[in-house]
Amino acid sequence: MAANLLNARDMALHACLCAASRPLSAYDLLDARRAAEPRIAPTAIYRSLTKLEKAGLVQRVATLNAWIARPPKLPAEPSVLAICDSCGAVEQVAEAGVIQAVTDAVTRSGFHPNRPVIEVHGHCTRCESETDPIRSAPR
Amino acid sequence: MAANLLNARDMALHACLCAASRPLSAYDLLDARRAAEPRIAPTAIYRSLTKLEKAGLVQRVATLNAWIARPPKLPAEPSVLAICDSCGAVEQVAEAGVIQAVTDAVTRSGFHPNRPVIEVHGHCTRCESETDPIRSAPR
DNA sequence: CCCGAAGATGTTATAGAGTAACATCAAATG
DNA sequence: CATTTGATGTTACTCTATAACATCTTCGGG
Ligand SMILES: [Zn+2]
Ligand SMILES: [Zn+2]
Ligand SMILES: [Zn+2]
Ligand SMILES: [Zn+2]
Repeated sequence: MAANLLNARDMALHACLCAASRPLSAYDLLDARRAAEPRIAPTAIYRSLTKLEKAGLVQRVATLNAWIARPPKLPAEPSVLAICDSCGAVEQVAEAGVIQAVTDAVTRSGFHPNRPVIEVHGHCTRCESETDPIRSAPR
Repeated sequence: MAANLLNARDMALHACLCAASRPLSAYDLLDARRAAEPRIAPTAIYRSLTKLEKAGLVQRVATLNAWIARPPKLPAEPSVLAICDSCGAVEQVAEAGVIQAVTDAVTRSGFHPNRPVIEVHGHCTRCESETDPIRSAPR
C-alpha cells in the first residue's frame, strides 16, 4: 500500500491555489488543469483536494464553496478564516486560543467537538480604508 | 412600501423548520411546500428563506447547505452551531463571549468583521454515549 | 379615476458544486 | 503468472442556487 503520496497533479493543484490571491472553486481548478490534462473530470479534482486536505495542504472555505492553500507552517490544524467580501482575499488567522474557546463552549453544553469551522466575513484592512471614509447610509 | 412582512408561505416554511429535528435543505422545504402549492419553484423558497433570515427567524448552516429555525430568544444574532455528524441534530449554542472572542481575534490582525460563521462538527451527548463505549479500531 | 413607478411574485431556464457507479489500470504479493 | 487491492478514468447524474424576464399588486400624483 502506501500510495497516499502526492502525485504531479496534486502538486499542480496545490501550486494553483498557492499562486491565487483568492480562493478557487473546484471548477476553477478544473479549468486551470484542462490546459495540461484536457480530459480531466471533476471527480479527479475532488479526489486530489481530499488528499491535499488530509495532508493539511489545503483547506475548504465552507461559506464560499472554494479552496485555499494553507501556509507551510502549522500543517494540520484548521484556521480561523477572515474573508473580505470586497476583494475576496482570505486571511488565515492562527489563533489557537480562539479555536479552543469555541470547542470549550460547545463542550460545556455536552457536545463532543471534532471539526471546528470558523469563518468571518467582513472587509480587509485595505478595502475598509478605501470604502469607509465615505460612510454611506447613516440612517 | 413596507411589504417586508412575512406572508403565509414564509410562516409555513418557518413552521416546517421548527418542526424538524434536523436542518432541512431548500429542496426539502420545496418538496414539503408542494403539497400546498404544487407549482412553487426554488426561487420562491430562496426568497422566503432570505426574508426569514433577515428577520432572524432562520439561519443557514453553511457546512450542510441547509437551514434551521432559530429559537424565539435572541432573535437577530448568529449562533455557534454544534452539528452532530451521527444523528444530524444541530444545537444552537448561545455563547456571545465566544463570538466576541472570534471577532476580536480577526480584528487584532486588522480585519473588520461583519458576519461570523462558527460551526463545530462532532457528536452530540446521546450519540457519543451510544457509540463510544464500544471503542472500535484501537490500532 | 387613470397612470406610471416600484416592489413583490411567478416562471423558465441555467449555472455551479459535488458524488455515485462502474470500467480500467497499476502495483504488490505469493 | 494469477490474484487481489487500491488508484485513476469515465459517464452520468443529483443537489444547490441564481439569472433573467414576465406578470401582478400597491400606491401616490395628476
Ligand atoms: Zn479586501
Ligand atoms: Zn466595512
Ligand atoms: Zn447525535
Ligand atoms: Zn465521538
